[in-house]
Amino acid sequence: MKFRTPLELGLLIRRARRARSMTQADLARAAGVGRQWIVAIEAGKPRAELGKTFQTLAALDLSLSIHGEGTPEPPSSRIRIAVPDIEAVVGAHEDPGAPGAMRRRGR
Amino acid sequence: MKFRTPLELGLLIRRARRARSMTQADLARAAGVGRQWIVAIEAGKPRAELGKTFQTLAALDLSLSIHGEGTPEPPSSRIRIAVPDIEAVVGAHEDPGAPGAMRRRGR
DNA sequence: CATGAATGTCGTCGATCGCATACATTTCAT
DNA sequence: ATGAAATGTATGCGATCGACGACATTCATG
Repeated sequence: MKFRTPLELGLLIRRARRARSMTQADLARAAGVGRQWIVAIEAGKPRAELGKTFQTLAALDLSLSIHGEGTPEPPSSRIRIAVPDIEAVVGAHEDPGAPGAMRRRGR
Repeated sequence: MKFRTPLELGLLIRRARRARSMTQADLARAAGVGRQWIVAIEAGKPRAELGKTFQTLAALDLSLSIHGEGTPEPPSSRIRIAVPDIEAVVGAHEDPGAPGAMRRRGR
């Protein structure tokens, strides 16, 4: 059951709660939050606390897992690529004060 | 990759960020949050905003899924069980004013 | 219709957030 | 070692949270 928004999460929580025949008040007590917070999270409130969310999931005996869409090739270790100094290479040949200065990136 | 706490989530986010060779500042910009917020979430801050968390996961091209540990039998539909009135059934036979009154639940 | 349960909403109030900025520390390439 | 980048930490500020309690609404039941 994949999701990417607070609203979807809220709907899943509500579904799970109902599947267990719990009221919002029940879940709130079990999770150690206010009933109003349950109302909010089920409604998809984006600014709800992360911690309470986990508490709530735990109270429902649920856990999360993470999925990469397209898994980018992870650098197999801690490789640092030595970037050639473009300025030094090109600088000697280019017109001094030429427009379009380049920006550097990386370590 | 299952997890149940903000700290675990933070570690996964950090791992994913590094796998993409992004700095905290990069990720912060991509997710539309402050760099300091990235520092906090990676450190497992429990009171971080849920919405920004999703933004960050999206920036990393990640999504979540939910797992029930032991899936409780969900009521197949919207069944409401008609609870017999215990008091009425038992009341006529039990000692009036007997201790241990029962509590009722459900709609 | 009267009752009770569940849910949603409102207002108050102390606590905390997250951003910006600046500074400190760690890490890495040269 | 040196310098630059990455990362962690501190402060100040306005904005928002979440608990609590009180209502309003809806729905099923008697």
